[in-house]
Amino acid sequence: MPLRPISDVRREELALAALEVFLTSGADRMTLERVAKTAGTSKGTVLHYYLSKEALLDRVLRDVLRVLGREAQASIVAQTTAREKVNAQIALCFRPELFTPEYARAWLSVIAKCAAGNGVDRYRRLIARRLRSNLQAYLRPLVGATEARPVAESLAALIDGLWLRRAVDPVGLTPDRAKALALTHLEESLAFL
Amino acid sequence: MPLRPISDVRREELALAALEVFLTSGADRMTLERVAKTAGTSKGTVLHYYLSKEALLDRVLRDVLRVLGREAQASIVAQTTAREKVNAQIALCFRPELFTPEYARAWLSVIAKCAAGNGVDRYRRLIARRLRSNLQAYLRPLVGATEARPVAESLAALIDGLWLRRAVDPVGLTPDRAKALALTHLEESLAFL
DNA sequence: CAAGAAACTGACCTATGAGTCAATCATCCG
DNA sequence: CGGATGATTGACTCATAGGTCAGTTTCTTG
Repeated sequence: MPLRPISDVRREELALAALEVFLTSGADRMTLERVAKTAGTSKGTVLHYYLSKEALLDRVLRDVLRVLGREAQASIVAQTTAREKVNAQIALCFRPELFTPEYARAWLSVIAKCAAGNGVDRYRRLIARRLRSNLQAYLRPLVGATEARPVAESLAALIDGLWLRRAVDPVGLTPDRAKALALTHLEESLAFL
Repeated sequence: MPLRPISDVRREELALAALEVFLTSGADRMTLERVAKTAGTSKGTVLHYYLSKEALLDRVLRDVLRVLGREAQASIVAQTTAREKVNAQIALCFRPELFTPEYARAWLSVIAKCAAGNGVDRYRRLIARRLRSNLQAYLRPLVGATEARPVAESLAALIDGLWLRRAVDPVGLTPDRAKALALTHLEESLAFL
């Protein structure tokens, strides 16, 4: 088998370093200098492998989304009933290793960036839409076609709001509590119809 | 009566210009240069009246919060029943002239700023806490002392999430629809107990 | 009116951060 | 071996943005 080209190795190492910086500093403060330092190299090298900071951020976000997508697929497809699928999706959003202040802050920094208009929109849309449309799909058998959309919309907004709070107040909201709030909301929505 | 000192007049004019820039550009892009230009003066003058950009932003946020606080007081105190008070609080959050993409983006930029650690924390806490604790107070007679907190927490998070969505997707969510979603959530929470 | 205080300005300084580039250094292949 | 290709670097430019400052104008007041 052919040895992996150095360029690929480097690109991956740099992406990893960038991810680390991104998670601790957010999208704005993820400077090329810091990424270089974290990777133990120079800014020039970073720009040698990624044409611009945007390209690097792109790669980082793509990686994160890919991983999340895979995990979602794995843990949701395993469920049989629609209700279990919704539950699994919610549980996924609040897994303790994901629902951390660092992740939340990083996520918020991306949202803010794209709300401000600086590129990167696709990712937010991707996350938000996928979350909502997944929920909507799982909810349809439970609440009917007409009610699925508003219920999913509300639940997705609640989840976003809880993430936002997590970003700003690292101690006031545990993963368990956040998950409980989301599940209660779901419960109530289902009971109400 | 004494004429108003020029310094006060200027400070207010500059605060007004700063508010305009803040609402259209967000906290980060509210540069001293732009504020000066908007006010029709020079950067030096801005810094003559406000010791730093942070001081200026401080003033802007303080003004906004004061106005919002006054409006809240006025429109909520007028209500008699607890349920009406909650409704009024929700209506206030989604008033069409407030729940605009511009406001939402500006608000998001502040949240992101303080999540990132750059000063200004007090304001987020102020907004978030006041909203939640107001809701909690109005809800206590409706759902009891033990349930008031989680219900308020959930509703506040939902409202935050809807604002967030408003910031990112200017067309997908009208004020009416957002308000309806929040009211439905409240309805369901009350019905469920 | 004159002098001091306040308003006001623009030139300057500094820091940060993205991106460029020519010059090295390593490696691989003919 | 020896050139070509690619990796790597650090010094450079450019732009932004906050903040400083000395000097000028304008106002106020004795």
